[in-house]
Amino acid sequence: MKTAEATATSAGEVHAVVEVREKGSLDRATIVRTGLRLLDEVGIDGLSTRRLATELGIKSASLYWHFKDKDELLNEMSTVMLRECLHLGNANEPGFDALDWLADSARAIRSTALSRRDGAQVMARPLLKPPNTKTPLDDNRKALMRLGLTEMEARLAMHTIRRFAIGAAIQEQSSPPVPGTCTAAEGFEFGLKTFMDGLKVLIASRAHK
Amino acid sequence: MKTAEATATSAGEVHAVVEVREKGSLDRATIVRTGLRLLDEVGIDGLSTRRLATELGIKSASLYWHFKDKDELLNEMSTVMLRECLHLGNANEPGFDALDWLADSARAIRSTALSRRDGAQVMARPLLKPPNTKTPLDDNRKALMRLGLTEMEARLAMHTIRRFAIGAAIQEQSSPPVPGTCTAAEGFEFGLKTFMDGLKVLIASRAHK
DNA sequence: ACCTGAACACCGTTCAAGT
DNA sequence: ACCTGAACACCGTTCAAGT
Repeated sequence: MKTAEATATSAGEVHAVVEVREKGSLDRATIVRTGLRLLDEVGIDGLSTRRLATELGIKSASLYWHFKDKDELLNEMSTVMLRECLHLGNANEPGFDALDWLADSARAIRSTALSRRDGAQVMARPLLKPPNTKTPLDDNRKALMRLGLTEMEARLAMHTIRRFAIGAAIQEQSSPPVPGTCTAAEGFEFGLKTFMDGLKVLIASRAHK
Repeated sequence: MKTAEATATSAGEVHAVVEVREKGSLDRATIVRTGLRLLDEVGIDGLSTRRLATELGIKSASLYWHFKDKDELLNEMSTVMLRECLHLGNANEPGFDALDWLADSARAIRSTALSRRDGAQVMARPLLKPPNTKTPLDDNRKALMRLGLTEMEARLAMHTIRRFAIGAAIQEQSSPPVPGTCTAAEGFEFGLKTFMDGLKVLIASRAHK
């Protein structure tokens, strides 16, 4: 006796649980969310507009009413993933340490990227223009500036950290673990610590000026 | 009077200068070289097996005699690009400075990646198993160890530098220049210097142990 | 050993047309 | 406003068959 894993409707097709929805109820957020779920199942190469449309219960042509093209969709997925890993603590909290926050945000970016199949490749894409994530990032940048960094240095430090974390995750997801070396996580921590040490050198040089 | 840019044969098709070659003369190296040239013309999305085959004057099916699949071809292109930027100076030379060499190799990786269209995306791919580049890299790692680093730390430093350079180049090639910030090259130098400063901190801590 | 012909099972995107 | 049908111009890959 076969126990079907499928849903209520008895017949036919096994995989691809199709979403049921009424006419006007499909928006960009739903498409992006479904895209991210599908990414985990099929990977970046399997994530076609046709497959995604099937998953959403529509035809692929319909996607082009919501998005200009596939690139725009992927960029929005990238933006959502970055937003996912910014719930980290705000500069206004009591025991806030800007350097700890910076290192932790690097770890969060890496693990968010690693949390889904080909996640790093998605996060390496450009972000959409207006991330409303502006506010917490602004606060944290100011916290870095209070340590003695210029505005541009603070901006660059955050930028570099993000770049390093995504670069590391890309390599981890695309290459087999390098033989004769430690684990990927340890390698990441080495790079992160070294960068943070360099940043402390810069801060120290600002302090006694 | 039209001045045709085409080659000797008078007629027909304008673009795609097809290579002329006798039967057994096509090898992996030629295919990879042509692939890299074509990459500059059409970008990673335009680089199809069919287009490449046309460029080589063969049918796309023939590529599968030389390579298992497109992935293997792209990985070999990645390996060749990395090899391109390792003619930098060897640890056996007179005025050799291991830290300078490390920073310079980061710059070389970045500029090699930026030197061709979508080059960073290609370099982010896994390398093929046996790069004969082993020898110069080994010497340079030993030079780092002479400064006080353990073998693993030296390996990790080289690894991190490569990761950072490729990560930076990927972002530069896929995102528009960030507004309100300095140039990409300046941003890269900031990250590089900070990392190198951190490395010097580590070396100093080893020195008085 | 090296290459082709022809097919298989797909793609992203457009656009007139439907509701 | 939102979606479909149908087409256009492509893909990567396989495999029997040619030389």
